[in-house]
Amino acid sequence: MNIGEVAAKSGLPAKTIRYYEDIGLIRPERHDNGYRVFRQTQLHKLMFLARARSLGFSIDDCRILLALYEDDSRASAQVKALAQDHLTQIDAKIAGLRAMRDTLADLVDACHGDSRPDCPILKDLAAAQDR
Amino acid sequence: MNIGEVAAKSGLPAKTIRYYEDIGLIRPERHDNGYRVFRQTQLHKLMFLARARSLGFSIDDCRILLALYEDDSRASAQVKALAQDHLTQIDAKIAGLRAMRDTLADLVDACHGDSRPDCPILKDLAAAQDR
DNA sequence: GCTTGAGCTTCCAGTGACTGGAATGCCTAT
DNA sequence: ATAGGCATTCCAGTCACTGGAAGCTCAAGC
Repeated sequence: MNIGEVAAKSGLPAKTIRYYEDIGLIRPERHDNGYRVFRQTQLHKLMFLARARSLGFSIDDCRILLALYEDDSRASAQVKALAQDHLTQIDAKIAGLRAMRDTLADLVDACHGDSRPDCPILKDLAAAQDR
Repeated sequence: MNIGEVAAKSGLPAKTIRYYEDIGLIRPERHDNGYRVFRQTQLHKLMFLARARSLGFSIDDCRILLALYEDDSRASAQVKALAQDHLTQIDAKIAGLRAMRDTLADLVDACHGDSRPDCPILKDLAAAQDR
């Protein structure tokens, strides 16, 4: 398979796949003409990566996950610990965003949003020194 | 005030304040010795920026918000539209993260996390082609 | 055989919003 | 005079791509 085909099958842009090779996540072979050749295992890895990335794992985490995946003697505890850690970080991020969201929603609600200049949103931003 | 003082008062790192000058968000004057001088209005702007950034507004949004803030003839509708837009994006981000979170939490729950290699998390990642 | 167009290659630069670090200069106190 | 703590500039790095330019390869149609 050429890069276009695995791009279509994995859902990853060709650019991203080249980038993944650049940083050593995958190692496709090459045709005589210089084109990358992807076999089934490489495609499989790309799909693994796409899924892991879609779950928000960093590239470094993906590297570790791939290594664990290929290590038959891994302990599932290692994987779980990594995932648990990631989950904790996602929860923290969600909590931060929700706090943001709630404040912002209050401000948006309070703003009448007409042609007059008076605006609680700007007032809040400007009153930052009172916090 | 020198940069250190406004950094302490605004909560922004001095590096960030220099960066904000670089990209034209603020324009502090200079002492003869080359040091930046910050007057009250500049400090005020920095606090405005710090607050807006903490609510997740992008630098470009901040630029617009500052301009609106300084424009006495603004319509609050402009501000509200910007904030509403931002709110929508935050909501989308939260929704995405929650979907991630839920999937990940299920996987973490399903993984026994002991010394055996069998692992539902890796299994899920590897089964990406079935989606 | 020639052309056309799609697909592939590499390499360089840009994204957002900082952040770290080096090299250097200024100010104040001892 | 020296030490330190502050300030300055400039360059490079972060993260995970993404866009674009310049050029090579391949398959199809004439």
